[in-house]
Amino acid sequence: MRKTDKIRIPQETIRRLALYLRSLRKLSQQNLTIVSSSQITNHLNVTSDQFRKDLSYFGSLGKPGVGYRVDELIEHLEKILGVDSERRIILAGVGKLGSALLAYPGFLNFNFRIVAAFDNDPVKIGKKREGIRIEDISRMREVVSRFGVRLAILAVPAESAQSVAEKLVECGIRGILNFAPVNLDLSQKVYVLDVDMGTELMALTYFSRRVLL
Amino acid sequence: MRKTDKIRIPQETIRRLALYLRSLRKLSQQNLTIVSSSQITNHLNVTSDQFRKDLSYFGSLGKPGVGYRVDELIEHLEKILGVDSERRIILAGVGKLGSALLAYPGFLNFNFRIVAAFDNDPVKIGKKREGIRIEDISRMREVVSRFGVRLAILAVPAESAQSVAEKLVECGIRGILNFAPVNLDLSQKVYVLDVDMGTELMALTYFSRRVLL
DNA sequence: CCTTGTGAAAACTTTCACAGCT
DNA sequence: AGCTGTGAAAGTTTTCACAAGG
Repeated sequence: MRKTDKIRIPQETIRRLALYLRSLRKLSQQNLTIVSSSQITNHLNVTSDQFRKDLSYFGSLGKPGVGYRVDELIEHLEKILGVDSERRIILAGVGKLGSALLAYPGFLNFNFRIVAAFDNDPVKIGKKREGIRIEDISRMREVVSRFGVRLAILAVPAESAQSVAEKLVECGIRGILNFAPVNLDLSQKVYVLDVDMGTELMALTYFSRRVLL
Repeated sequence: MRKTDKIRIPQETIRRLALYLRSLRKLSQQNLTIVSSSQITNHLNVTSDQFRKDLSYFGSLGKPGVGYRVDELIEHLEKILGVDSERRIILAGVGKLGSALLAYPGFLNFNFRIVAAFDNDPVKIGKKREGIRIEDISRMREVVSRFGVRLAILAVPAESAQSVAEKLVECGIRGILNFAPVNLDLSQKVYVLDVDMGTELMALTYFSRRVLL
């Protein structure tokens, strides 16, 4: 099955590709060059069948009877996900959560680099955090086009989330990782991924009680 | 359909219940007492059909031709999710992310209270952050049983995540909200929910490029 | 006439099982 | 003999459409 076919790829498949990538990096560090689907999914909550099915949407990447070349597969997955070269992102909202995200090492590991941070607090503007200058929102458009930024992390308070998100879209942002506990109402051209810790905790409460039964 | 029936409730239904709760709180603030399914899902990416189907797993909570009583439905949902009374949680790892989570206002809104924080850095132990004392891990068991804690937030570095998670389970924790980018290998009795910002960003990269096509 | 609750159909995702390559 | 790739089957979730209640 080729990329060019019009077959819909399950959304969950994409999320799992990122997990496979993490797993492959680990195997690579262990100096393994060829691995099987079960080695890759060994410490993931995914079956090797699922893994092979997921990959099959993108073509034949392994060798029957042998397995997968680690470096080759990493390259392939990075390309599919679009993280094969540096992705520049901006951060909106440099409060406690925003500051923590600025310092989060997990982003750099996957080729993401925060190139600028924005806030509306005059006290913060002009200062640096983690080596990144905090700018006024008025400079957003310029930064986005200069660095070719397509993704943003939104970490402002709930009240201002919608308006800041609109500003992001105006400036050309195409994907938003939203930490504010509100449902953003934006153009269909922008992809929004919500990370809502309150919602997660509620789901966790429910499931953790069920497991016992 | 009654709770007692052995019908499997979709996991996504549970996540959406939390969203409905958020929406209902807002409607309640607007002094609405009776609302329809479409009012509730109006600003959510969920259809009113989906909403009614989701609720149908838990019985008949609305009145045909009329709608739902806001306060009654809020109470119902809180009970289903298990957030109708205060839920005490602990935090493991008071680094930048952990500190930000300590200050996160979204938890209190939904009856979650962080009762203690743990870290292995001797410099931090004994100090207070956001009014919460940072304790040594050795005191975890005592705190968990004294406060009747069942849930934990794990915000330690990837290297120590597995061992700290095991400690949490030992102390009686039944649900873990895991911010470390590793797959935790734990007893089936513990429910783990992963919040992996790196994975999310990669998925976002993929989807935000696709939307354009 | 409006809105809920829900079977039934449709859509989607995962698991199975095995043909085929090394 | 071992492992991949993939149709087909099974399982799950969402959407549809409408009967029944206010």
